[in-house]
Amino acid sequence: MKMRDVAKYAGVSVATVSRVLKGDDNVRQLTKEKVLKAVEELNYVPNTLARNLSNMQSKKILVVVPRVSNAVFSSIYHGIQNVVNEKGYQVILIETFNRRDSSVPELIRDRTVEGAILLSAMMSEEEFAEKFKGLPVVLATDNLRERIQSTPSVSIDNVLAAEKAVHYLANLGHRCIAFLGSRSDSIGARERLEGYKNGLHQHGLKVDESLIFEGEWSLESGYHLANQMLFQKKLPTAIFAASDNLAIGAISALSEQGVRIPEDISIVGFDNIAVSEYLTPALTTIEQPSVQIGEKAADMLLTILDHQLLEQMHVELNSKLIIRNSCRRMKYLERGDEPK
Amino acid sequence: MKMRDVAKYAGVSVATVSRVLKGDDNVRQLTKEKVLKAVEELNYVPNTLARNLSNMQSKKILVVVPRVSNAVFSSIYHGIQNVVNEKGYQVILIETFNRRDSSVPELIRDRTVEGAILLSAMMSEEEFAEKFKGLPVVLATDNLRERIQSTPSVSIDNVLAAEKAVHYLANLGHRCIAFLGSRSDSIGARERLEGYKNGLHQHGLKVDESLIFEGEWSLESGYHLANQMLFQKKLPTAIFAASDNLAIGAISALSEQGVRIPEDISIVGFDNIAVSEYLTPALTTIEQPSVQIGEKAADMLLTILDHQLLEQMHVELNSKLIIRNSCRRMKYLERGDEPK
DNA sequence: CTAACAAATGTAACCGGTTACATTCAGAAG
DNA sequence: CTTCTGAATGTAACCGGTTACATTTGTTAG
Repeated sequence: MKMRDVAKYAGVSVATVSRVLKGDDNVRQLTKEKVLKAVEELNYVPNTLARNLSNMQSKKILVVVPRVSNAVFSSIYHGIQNVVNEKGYQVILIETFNRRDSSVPELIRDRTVEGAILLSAMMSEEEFAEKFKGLPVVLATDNLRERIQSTPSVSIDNVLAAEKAVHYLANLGHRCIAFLGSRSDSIGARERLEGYKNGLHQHGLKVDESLIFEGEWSLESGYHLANQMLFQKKLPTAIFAASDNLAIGAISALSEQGVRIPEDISIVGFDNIAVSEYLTPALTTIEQPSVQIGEKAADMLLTILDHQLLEQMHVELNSKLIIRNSCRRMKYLERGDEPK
Repeated sequence: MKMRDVAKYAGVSVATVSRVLKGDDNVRQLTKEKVLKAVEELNYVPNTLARNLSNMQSKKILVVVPRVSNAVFSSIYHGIQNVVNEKGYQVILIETFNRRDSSVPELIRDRTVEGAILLSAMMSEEEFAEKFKGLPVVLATDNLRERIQSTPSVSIDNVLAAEKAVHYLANLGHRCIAFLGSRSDSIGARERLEGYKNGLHQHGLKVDESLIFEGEWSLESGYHLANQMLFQKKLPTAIFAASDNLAIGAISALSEQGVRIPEDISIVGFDNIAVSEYLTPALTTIEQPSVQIGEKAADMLLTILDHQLLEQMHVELNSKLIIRNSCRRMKYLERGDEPK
């Protein structure tokens, strides 16, 4: 059942059918109805493959993600879907698992996709330019080596977010705050560390390198880093973990060693993944507006694909501190420093 | 840069170029080299859109999933990717969020996809037949209303898996075991309940309807169901939760009310999602071979697309009990029944 | 050396839409 | 009743591959 059949049935030419189907105005009302009736009666559905070839567009965009099982990424993905599906685009989702050998290059070379949204791009700017040459790209999140000036991006202000976390802990009276982060060479990792340091400074606290622990973003890593920390003589009274997974892994190790949360150590995470609320104690954490990040990134990509001008090259959305039960207020006497 | 250009450059016809590119044997070695050289030098990449139209195939398959953030689903998805990418297929992933208004019908009607793998199909057999008429489909997992005899499927034996869990608890001496499940009208939900009941019978225990709680699959639901349970006079000494999320939600509610795990109540979950290992206490649970489920389902779909015959219509993979620290052995005196 | 046949290559139709351009048509103006 | 004009419609080329079939080339046997 192709367009010629419809045309014949309706007694018009294929051009007319095509016009009606794409909503061209230059068709008489009567003709339009004839065609629509034919389409209806023949149960005609246009062939997407043919249409795509004619239009030279695939109506597909690429989304590159470290792993979808991660709540932040899956929410961003969800946000992307929300807006691109609306516009008739489909997304091809590729998980990198932090490996480099993905099938991405192929999809780009052969123009299977019209554009891409990267939730992760752990590569140098040169490598990036080489790989995505000519393809409209939007960077979502902060999983990058560098913010690439010439490429649109949307993320949160990680420095500020981390400062909020430290600020909160310091205001509870904590003077000795450890940092659990990722050694990965990403903006997010670096900025959260920077925010941590800033936060300490703002409260007149010194940065103690022996309280900074860096590994991966994983649960497992959180577990190991906390154990590492426990091996040191000096225990902090609070921890700022750069991801909820790190926090949860750390709590696991701490509990195993009989350290109580929050009685002995307070902890705040980052991401607000779903389980965090149902942990015991429920995890205080920083929430990223993940869905909006995805929506905004998709908006921007579609704007580019539509040859419109972007209002803003780099969008920063707001993060939020979610206070739950994993932190406690220090009593004055416990502080152990600056006794007036 | 199109095939004609390559043909001209190499001094052959487009047909020959096409043959070389698709590995047709009927080409002289010398010619083949000429063509390959031209392709190389002109940096030619075939146009996928054109090829797809010619071949009348999109090289895309559809995967329908309730939500990817769920660890089980994302692993299955991962398994699918593993095998289909290998064969040059891309997957279009649709999350239903248990809503009905997805864009699936469109993708199917216009043949954007060649086949589908459903991780969820909460619809009647008629509805299913209507919706996927003519499209090769494989069902992965047990998120269905009914096993559809005429449609290939791969899953685990939920009844058996649930029996294992109950068996384990009963062997630890538990006589009063509650069930937390989903009210959803899915095979998985029903079979896990059935397995629970079977397990009780096998150990000479009676099914007590007041110990069966059903809600959704979510963390939140686990939390509510556990609270509901706490309101009753009769407390079980153990709980079998039909998903880790339910278990974690329940633990949250229990802890909030001062019930200790596993001292006061033992609990075993289902799914073995990543955090389960890092909970305190670490959650004993049933593991599904999610990645393999995905791989097998993809295998089967590709077999169908390749017009081969399936070896088996319905594949069942093995589940495994992962013992951690959320259960304890009852002392003889505590059992309170059948005192000899 | 040529017939006979297989292997290699070329030609052109085809996949099913879109659209530039040509043609026809209807209504208004003269 | 023409003529003119813009709207409506049709014709056919085109998107860039694939492939049936035709043609040419090469090989072997007689």
